[in-house]
Amino acid sequence: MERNRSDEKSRRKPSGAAVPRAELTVALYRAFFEEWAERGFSALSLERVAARAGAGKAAIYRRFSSRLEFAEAALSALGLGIALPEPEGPTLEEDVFALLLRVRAVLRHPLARRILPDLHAEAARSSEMRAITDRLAEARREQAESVLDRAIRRGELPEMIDRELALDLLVAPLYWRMVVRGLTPTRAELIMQSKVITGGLKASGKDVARP
Amino acid sequence: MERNRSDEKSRRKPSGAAVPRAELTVALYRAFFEEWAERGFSALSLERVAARAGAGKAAIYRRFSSRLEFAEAALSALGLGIALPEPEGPTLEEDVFALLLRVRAVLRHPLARRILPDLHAEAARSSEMRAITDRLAEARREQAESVLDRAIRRGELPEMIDRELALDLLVAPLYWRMVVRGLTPTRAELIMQSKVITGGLKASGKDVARP
DNA sequence: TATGGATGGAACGGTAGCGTATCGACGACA
DNA sequence: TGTCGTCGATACGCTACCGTTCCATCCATA
Repeated sequence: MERNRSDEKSRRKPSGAAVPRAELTVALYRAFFEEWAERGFSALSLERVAARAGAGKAAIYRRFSSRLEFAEAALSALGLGIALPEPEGPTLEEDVFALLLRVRAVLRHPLARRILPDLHAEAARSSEMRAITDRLAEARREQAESVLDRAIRRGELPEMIDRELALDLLVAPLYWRMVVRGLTPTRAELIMQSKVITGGLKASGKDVARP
Repeated sequence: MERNRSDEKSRRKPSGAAVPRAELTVALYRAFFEEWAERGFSALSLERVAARAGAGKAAIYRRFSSRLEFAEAALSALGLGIALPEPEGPTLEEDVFALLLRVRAVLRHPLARRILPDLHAEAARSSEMRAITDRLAEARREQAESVLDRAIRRGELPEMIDRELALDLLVAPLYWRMVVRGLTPTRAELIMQSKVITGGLKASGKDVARP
């Protein structure tokens, strides 16, 4: 309602030194993630973030009205880079392997490894953060879905497969090993994992009756 | 070195009102977990914990020298209850199902669901916390190992199975769904999951050559 | 029954972060 | 070329928590 004051005064578009410096915004994102990884979201201090980015607090409060908004902006700025175009594979197992490779690449970042569990913890506490993570999960989920779709089209998987379960199965073991247990699997281990996951997916088809 | 002052003065064993009240200790543990779930470990305030337990801060500082020691004591006091005697099952799939049921029971507690990811996040940051979680993981791990051992003894699984991967596969999907995604699977869904996991485990045996 | 001795609660100074307000700097627009 | 309007850093009052100190309480022991 307060939006357009052009009735009273003719405002002119911000220009010159009055336009936010994009480079500083990026530096703030970076500092935010580093602080997040070091201290955790709930103990995150905006004052420290500003200091680390070489800026004052005002630079933050001008851009974002709350810590959550800050987090959301930083995450979605990061999210753009993650949505890679998807490669294609000849078999399900190789598609799974390719997917695992990409996930491993993300989880290799020390920051990601520390931030993700903290992010989930925060999501369990606040519904706002839950909404943010849900949007992120959606994007990643689509990548996994396409792997399933192609396998079904090829006839490697039945159509009536339990998609929820299948999607869980695709990423959960790797997430568990890297984020929860803190280990980085080798390429050979990823191949083994692809084999096992593929086996599990195919086994889920035979669910109707058993002698 | 400072231990025995009996040389100088004849000390007498603490008694009467000078012995710590066990009930208060328990109340402190409880309050600690509740605060942990609400605020997160890194933002946890001992002052709030004390207040919630209806005690003063001194009650905490007398018992524990640091926040980590407090956490460790609380966790291990809780850990005793978790190490249930293991049931036996006729087939691998049913053993897996029984295991999943027990895991679900734990992850159903709203506190556990909030605390676990926070615990892992903290473990990624501090080596001391990592040591604590490693000990907890060990206990839980043994339960899963026995499931594998029995399956191998029965001939349902090959001896040369990749144990690391198998152990990951047993709990990761359920952890993912409940803790990360925040959903509670039904009994039927757990059965499906057991089937898929069993299929994956059996598929991991055929790793040598393929036509 | 008198008392030893640690207990538990309250008070204290010190630190850190919050969110706001103030003020000089600065550069594209008119 | 002057001006407008936001930028960004500093300063401020406020709140919350830390870790310690102090003191009255209280019950099994001797």
